[in-house]
Amino acid sequence: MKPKSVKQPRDLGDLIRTLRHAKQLDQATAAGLAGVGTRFLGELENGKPTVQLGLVFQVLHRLGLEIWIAPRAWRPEDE
Amino acid sequence: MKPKSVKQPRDLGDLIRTLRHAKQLDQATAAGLAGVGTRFLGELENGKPTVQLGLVFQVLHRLGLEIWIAPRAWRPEDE
DNA sequence: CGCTATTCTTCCCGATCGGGAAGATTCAGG
DNA sequence: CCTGAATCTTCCCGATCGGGAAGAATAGCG
Repeated sequence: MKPKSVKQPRDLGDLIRTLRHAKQLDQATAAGLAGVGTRFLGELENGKPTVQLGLVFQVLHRLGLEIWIAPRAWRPEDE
Repeated sequence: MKPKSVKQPRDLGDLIRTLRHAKQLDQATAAGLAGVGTRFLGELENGKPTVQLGLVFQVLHRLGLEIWIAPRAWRPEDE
């Protein structure tokens, strides 16, 4: 998987769901692995904007993902 | 500014505060620009894990930053 | 078309968010 | 010391979060 820019909660949710499917996990299993409730994971995947930041970090981390912050114009090819 | 990996809310807060200082803005002004309350911005900068994701996206966007998600092993030089 | 797996919705409920404003605290100068 | 700027804390309070579980609604597949 290559780095992907996420501009809103919805983009992040799509990305997480896609990766979860790639790993062939259902929400209940993935939520268990990530240490969050199934309802939370579903809401996150659906782009709910009010989910808590800390839990989002937790989910991403356990899915093997990392967050990078870059100037808006930046692209992976730039460096 | 070069891309930076953030592994937890605290890292994100530090990054935002550093950038705000670089722009010579105080919290009240920056919060106004970002469209959030001053208390929220302070909490975000201090790494509060329960802040809402949507507001975080909003702040980053208005500060000219963008979020990228990448596999944990990935480095900017990789691509 | 029918069945099962997966996801979404709803409930209960304690706990907390976030805006806004005022008061407290910190810290660098003069 | 005293002052002023910047940040943090506290308060009020309506609104909502998130866990867990059960039932409803979909989706996918033969």
